[in-house]
Amino acid sequence: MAAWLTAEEQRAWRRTAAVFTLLPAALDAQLQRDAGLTQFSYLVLAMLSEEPGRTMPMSELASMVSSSLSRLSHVVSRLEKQGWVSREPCEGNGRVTMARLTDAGWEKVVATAPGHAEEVRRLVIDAVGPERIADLDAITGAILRRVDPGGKMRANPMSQGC
Amino acid sequence: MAAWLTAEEQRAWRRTAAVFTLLPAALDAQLQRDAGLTQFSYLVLAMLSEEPGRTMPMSELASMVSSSLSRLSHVVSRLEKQGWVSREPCEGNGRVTMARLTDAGWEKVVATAPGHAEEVRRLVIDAVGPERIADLDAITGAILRRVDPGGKMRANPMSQGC
DNA sequence: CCTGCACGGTTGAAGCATCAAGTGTAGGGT
DNA sequence: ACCCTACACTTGATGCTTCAACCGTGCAGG
Repeated sequence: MAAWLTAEEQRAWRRTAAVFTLLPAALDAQLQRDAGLTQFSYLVLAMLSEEPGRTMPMSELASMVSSSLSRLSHVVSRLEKQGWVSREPCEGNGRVTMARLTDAGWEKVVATAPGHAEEVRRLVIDAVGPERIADLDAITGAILRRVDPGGKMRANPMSQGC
Repeated sequence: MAAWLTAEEQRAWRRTAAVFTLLPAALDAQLQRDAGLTQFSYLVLAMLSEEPGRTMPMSELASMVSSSLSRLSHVVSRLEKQGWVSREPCEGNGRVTMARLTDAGWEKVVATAPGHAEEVRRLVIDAVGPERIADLDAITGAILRRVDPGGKMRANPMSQGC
């Protein structure tokens, strides 16, 4: 029988839970309004934009954005229809397909990033304040280690070739 | 032109974003597995269970779980179909409808709560550690004030009658 | 070889969230 | 009395997510 939550713990958890519903909604709203993108689809574009060559295997991309391959596949299909991403087979490895950020996709990211970053700063970074950023980092790191014991901070398994 | 994110800020935000995708997924998975409930539908049941009389106007319930009335209405329809909640008109105020937790719903909450609380403790409370709970509370409070300036901690507008 | 099996990826159906539009009630003005 | 707006919902369509099933490729063992 697990120990129950104390009053202080309960209060902290209630607030935390509220943040977990309201903050994603707020960020999604900003992206939807200004760019017609989901937080998730933006993240996909952003990840590709940071990769040298702006291209990555689907499965690697999936793990970078912490999603199932299925979800990513659907989203990439939509992004492809909008002309921001293209799929191409990987030579020398018939079963991986690469997602590539098109020029139009790059433009989209460039146009969208500043507004989104500003919103993140306003709602999170500045709200927390410079003296507590380290606390935020420590807390989220601690939670991450429980939620994702494998570690999202893994060394990358050197994507050979492609 | 908003100031860009520093390296430390960026690192903290990346981790935070990861937590915001993985933690809800983990909590949802536990509830789905053990009770066949969404985090959101569980929250609805839990809120009703804490109310004296186990009943509340839809709109008040909606604001307690930070959702639109539309979303709540759909969810309550499903919960009603499962026999855990019932809708009834409010006498003396023809336009509010009350959501009531049925006995079966109460049983459901009683059966589900301990497992869920245990998971919250495991993934969040214990991960953060007792000496940092206050930090968690402060940080989430600060973010909440930006995201929801109206304040989720409002004094309740005295639900007259019903 | 070639059989089996795991991996990478796609697809379709079902469930849940969101949005826009609709219903009916309450209350205020004239 | 009458309208007109605001409120408290509900409903239906649309879109995204999840789940299960599927296809083709590579690879290891017999």
